[in-house]
Amino acid sequence: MAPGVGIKEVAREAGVSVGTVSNVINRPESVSEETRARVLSTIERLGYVRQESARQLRAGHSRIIALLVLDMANPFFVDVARGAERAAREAGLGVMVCNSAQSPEEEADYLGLFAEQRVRGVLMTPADMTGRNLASFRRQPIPFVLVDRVLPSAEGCSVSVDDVTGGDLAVRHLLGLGHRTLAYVSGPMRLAQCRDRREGALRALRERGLGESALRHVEVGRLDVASGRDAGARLLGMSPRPTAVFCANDLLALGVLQSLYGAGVSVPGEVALVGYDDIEFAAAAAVPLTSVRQPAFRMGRTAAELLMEETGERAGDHRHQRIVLQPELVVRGSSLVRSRG
Amino acid sequence: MAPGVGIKEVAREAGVSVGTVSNVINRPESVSEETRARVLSTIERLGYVRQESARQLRAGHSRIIALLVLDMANPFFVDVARGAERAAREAGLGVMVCNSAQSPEEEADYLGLFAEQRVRGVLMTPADMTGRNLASFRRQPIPFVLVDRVLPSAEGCSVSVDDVTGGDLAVRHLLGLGHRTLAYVSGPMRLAQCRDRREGALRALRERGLGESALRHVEVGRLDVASGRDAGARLLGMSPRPTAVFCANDLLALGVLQSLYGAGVSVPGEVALVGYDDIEFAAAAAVPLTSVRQPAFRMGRTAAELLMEETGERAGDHRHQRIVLQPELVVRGSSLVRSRG
DNA sequence: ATCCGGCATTGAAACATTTCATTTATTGCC
DNA sequence: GGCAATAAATGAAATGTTTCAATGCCGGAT
Repeated sequence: MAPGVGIKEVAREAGVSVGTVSNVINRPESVSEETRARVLSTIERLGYVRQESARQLRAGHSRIIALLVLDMANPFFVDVARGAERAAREAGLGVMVCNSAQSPEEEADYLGLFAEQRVRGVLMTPADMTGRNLASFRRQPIPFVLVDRVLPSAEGCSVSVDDVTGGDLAVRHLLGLGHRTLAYVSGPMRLAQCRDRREGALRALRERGLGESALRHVEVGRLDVASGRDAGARLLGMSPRPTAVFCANDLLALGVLQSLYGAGVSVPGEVALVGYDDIEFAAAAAVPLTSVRQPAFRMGRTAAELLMEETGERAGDHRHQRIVLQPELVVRGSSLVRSRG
Repeated sequence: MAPGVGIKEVAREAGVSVGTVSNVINRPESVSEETRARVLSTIERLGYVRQESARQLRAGHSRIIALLVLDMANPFFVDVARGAERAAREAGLGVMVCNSAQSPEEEADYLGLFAEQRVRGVLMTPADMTGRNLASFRRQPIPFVLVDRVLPSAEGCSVSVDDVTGGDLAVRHLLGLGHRTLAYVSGPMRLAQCRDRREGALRALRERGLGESALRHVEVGRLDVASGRDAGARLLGMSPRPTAVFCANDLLALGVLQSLYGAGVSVPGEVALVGYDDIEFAAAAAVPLTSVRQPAFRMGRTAAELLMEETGERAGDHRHQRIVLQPELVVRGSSLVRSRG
């Protein structure tokens, strides 16, 4: 390692003061053209690279925003990340994407890391239902925005999607197709998402004069494909077998689809299927999946913008906001029209 | 922002010197039990959080390793990231995952960022075929490991998978099933991956006394599902239509599958299909996809370990290594047995 | 000749930590 | 009681940058 080619060496070599070198880098317009050229060429020649840690030490905070997601393997969060990244880069900030993998402990670790790093802000989808991690993080003077969750106490920004409406859309669609025996494949009901989507589903049923009994409940432990396969097996064993299935996310739906297909049950012929999230693979399935599209990219982007608004120059006039985006039903092959009942 | 609750305030409040506080944090064993307890409780009470930038300034490098991948939307890289993360966390390091999205410019930007951050090391799958970005980055005293690529000049570590063998495995399997009219759906041939997998495919053909003509070549611009659909459309138009298709990755294969399925062509009945990578969604497709499994998680993990070896205490006796992992064929429904030809 | 204003440049302070050579206290030993 | 050895604690230096009040310089106005 060429140990120290710092601003000082550059200054000495170019025959100017360190202050001038700093100015060349940070406010080039305040330096005479000639000096600027000389300094720049020296920087180039010496291969000087600014040391961010020193700058940061002085500034008090870094130029990075952290994004802590629940599951990097879920394309939904990848889209969120891309949205956040886009917004951040436009503002000259970096994004550090981390994965709590739904573990409150990992989440706590990462939040600690972020605090030590004095990141500019944090975007997160909390894994810790008790809110303890979040509460303890709030002692830090680091702004944060909740993604895909609303803050109970309304004491911070959040961007989420209206899950009740999403559930309503899905089930309304299935009812419109004539189905009367439905099932809801859910993840853990302690997740607000799963509860809200069911709530929406029930709302749609009520509107048609149907009760809770028309919606069989299948609950699995995780929101992934393997759990979807389990759910599929359970659906196959039901009698009467539901003719329409609404899944709390696309991964579950893909698992269900696979199970049904493997058992020779035709989709959408015998069972209509609707997922949630509209991840890329939903459209890519052999039977393209009808799904409730979440504006994931936009959510990430909006969250980052909200954060930067809070961080930015005129942070004084920032009011915490609760932004709720609307989902949208995307109808594809897995729920084709059938005679109305 | 509580402006400065630093080590100094803690020291004053606990009635010790700053050095002692630092010792409590970094070498607790060198401090008397009583003092340690007092300092720790003061830290707790004041909510002191170490400022990483200052520590880093002194240390000269950060405690983060950077991972720069080609495509965050590809589950393959997500697995690589998880592997790297695992290894890094075991060593108490953080991982910053960044996405060059195959853009040499973005790649250059990120490498610049990493240099300024003095990250502990960089794991990357280069997007820049000219090698210019890499060459200029090598001026930095930051160790790096190439992932899924080998370094032409052998002047650094790399972890890759034997793609020739992978292609061989796939086509050998198809030939064994009796197929004689094959197609290779490839991404851009400037990618070593695509070239090598084809090379392996040809090797398998040669061994059976078949020539290049038995392998129709379908090349598309990107390695994603949409391109796979295009490829599928082109396959459908061929005559004679290939009875077996080997795709350069699973995303392409899923696209092809969807195209074929949409056209009413049965898989594996009329066309046998083999993908590459064995991403989770390959197994989750309605017709589970036969695929060449890449040890993605292990690759990420190994790369991180290699990096830490180079960074670590006894970095002196570190020799650059070129590790080549072996792929493995996973046979599933998309290529079922059929009569031997 | 003197003063003024504006511009370019300077140099030292400040940021929060770690490290290490010293200092101070404690214990055991003769 | 004095001395050496050990343990614990100290405090100042060093890290690389940014910022800002102060300085120097030059041309033009008085």
